Amino acid sequence: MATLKDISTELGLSVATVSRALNGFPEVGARTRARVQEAATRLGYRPNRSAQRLATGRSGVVGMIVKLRADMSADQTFFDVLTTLTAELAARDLDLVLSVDQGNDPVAPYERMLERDLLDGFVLNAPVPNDPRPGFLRARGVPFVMHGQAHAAPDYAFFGIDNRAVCADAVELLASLGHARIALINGEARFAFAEDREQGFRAAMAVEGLAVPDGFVAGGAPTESTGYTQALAWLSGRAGPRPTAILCATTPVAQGVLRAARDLGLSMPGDLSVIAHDDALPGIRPAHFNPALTVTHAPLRDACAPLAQMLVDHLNGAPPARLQTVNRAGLIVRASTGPVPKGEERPWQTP
Amino acid sequence: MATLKDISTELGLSVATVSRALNGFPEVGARTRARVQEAATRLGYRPNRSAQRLATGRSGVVGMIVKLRADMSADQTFFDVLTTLTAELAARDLDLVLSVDQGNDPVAPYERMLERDLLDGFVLNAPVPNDPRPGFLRARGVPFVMHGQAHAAPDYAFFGIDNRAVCADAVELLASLGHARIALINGEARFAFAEDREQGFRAAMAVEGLAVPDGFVAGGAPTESTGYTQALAWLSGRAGPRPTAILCATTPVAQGVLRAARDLGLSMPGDLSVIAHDDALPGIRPAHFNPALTVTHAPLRDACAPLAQMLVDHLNGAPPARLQTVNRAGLIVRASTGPVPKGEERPWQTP
DNA sequence: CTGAAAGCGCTTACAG
DNA sequence: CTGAAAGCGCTTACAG
Repeated sequence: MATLKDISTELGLSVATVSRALNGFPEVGARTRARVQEAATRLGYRPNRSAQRLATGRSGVVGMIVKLRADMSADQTFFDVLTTLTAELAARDLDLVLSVDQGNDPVAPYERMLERDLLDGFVLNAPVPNDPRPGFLRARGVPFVMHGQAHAAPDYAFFGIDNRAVCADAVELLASLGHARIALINGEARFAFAEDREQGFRAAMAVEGLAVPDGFVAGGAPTESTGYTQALAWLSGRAGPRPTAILCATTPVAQGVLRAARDLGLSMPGDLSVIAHDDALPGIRPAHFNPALTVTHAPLRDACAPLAQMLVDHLNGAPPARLQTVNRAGLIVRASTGPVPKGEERPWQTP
Repeated sequence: MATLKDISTELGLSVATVSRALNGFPEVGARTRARVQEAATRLGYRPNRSAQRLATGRSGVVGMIVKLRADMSADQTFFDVLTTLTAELAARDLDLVLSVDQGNDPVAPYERMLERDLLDGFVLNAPVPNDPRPGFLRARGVPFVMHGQAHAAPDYAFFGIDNRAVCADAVELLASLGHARIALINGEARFAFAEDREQGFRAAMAVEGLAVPDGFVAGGAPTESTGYTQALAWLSGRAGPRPTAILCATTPVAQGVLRAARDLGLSMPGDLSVIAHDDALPGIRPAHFNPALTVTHAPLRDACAPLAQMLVDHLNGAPPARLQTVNRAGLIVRASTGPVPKGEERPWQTP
């Protein structure tokens, strides 16, 4: 394995200059830098991470703690994010180490991991409302970035999407099609994103002058069977009014809703409109659902590169409150949404 | 952060002696070692991994490459193994870095990872028959351990279970209950474990003097829907003979089989016996299935500690051919297996 | 724009 | 049984 010294003797330069040239220091002359780079590739130089880390005082390791849940495997999102995030961090010379937690204390596993490993920082996932982790880590001076947003005006680094707008956009579309009885199958209530979406849903309904009957906001694991069970309950009409449109937290949930509607002989979008938020998970093609699914669209893995870069910037001294991005999901209208059935129009459109 | 030097000045010893005491070198006196250990805990000493790695010439990082498959998320095994393995490696001061591969070349991603990262070794998962990876890595002198077994008499380190015995034990149990028409829903044919199980199945059937009709060995993703669909095809009787017993590759597959049997109004084990291999995944309780499921039982995650230890031993110079373990799955008989239905007995038991 | 030198925190022959 | 010393391969003030 070639070292800086190999390059420096090869070129008759000092290791200091070689190091500076390779690390893009501005004071190095253009010709010198070119010679160094040529020699580095020719000799197959790769920096020794351990030496870099020892010299800079960084460990090059960031942690992520995963809460073990029974339905973990049903949650396709975790794997997608994990693998993309690993790659994005690796591209920035950071290793991601995982730790699995089974307990109820939200911060104890972070404490343990800090005691056990030398860490440069954390990636926080699955934020909950008023998440205690940011306060805990800040008190200890440990850098972190959050995937999602757990507080109204965070002073920490995070990347998320506008979850209120996700539901508001969906409601607006459906209301413009005349729908009045719109129901929501949300994510699990304990997560911050689900709270935001419910607020966005209720606010948008209010703006449209539409009521949200009791029971029209449900929640659950983001699975096909959640969608099937809930849709069957609503659409069979046994329990109060039937929605003419259903918003789904994920595309698997929508798959369940579509199956329930088909089982009941409903046509879509004739009898029922369906819309879902689409995380763009690998292997799921909402455009090929039957009918093709209207979605709000925001690939989960698009968060990974920004998160990795924010963490690097944070480690390099950027103030975390500057490292905040909120993306807006796109709206893709397909065949699963259409005009409200005759006779079911929103109040002021009925005669 | 306390360093070796802090301890040495504290005790008036040299850093060399402190290092030896902490690393368990035999030549250190018992009293000295005790004093060093006391001071280390008192000062909260934790070794600097980067310095250790630089001094020893090891990176402390091992790689694992994950093939991205569309049905990945349906495969509950990956997450279970990943998290346990990470923990077991961390306990031995090794970081696991993941790389996701989407291509078809089985060794190219290893080549790329070796070029990009300084790695001490690899963990190989999902072995296929005649897997080319061991040969590739050995030619490059890269240490590795395999989870599973891809060759008949491997000269490399691996941990697996006796997959032939898994099916043989199941067949033996069913044959002893009088079953003659036994079918197998195997794992995906491309994996080595599935090949081994099919061989074990056919060999055991031959030993019992039982025929395996065409179509009685099926395979597929380890999901509930695989089990449901296949069982429905067999049990509806539309396609040739009906099995009186079904072996399932996993417990989710068995769930599908049980559902199909219930949908057809079959009683279990009266009309149908079901047995599965149980990887003991979190959140799945075959003892609580209806009926309680008879299984061969071998927790997948039990492989992780041995794999981590083998890799460490290998890195420390142990000959890999000595680092081989094959566990035998246990047999747990519950309510889903019983005597063959009257009139369906194996040939020499019929009048 | 470049170099000589110190230092990051360990490990490990070599001596005694 | 213990210590002095060199070395792992980088980075980065400090000088010029």
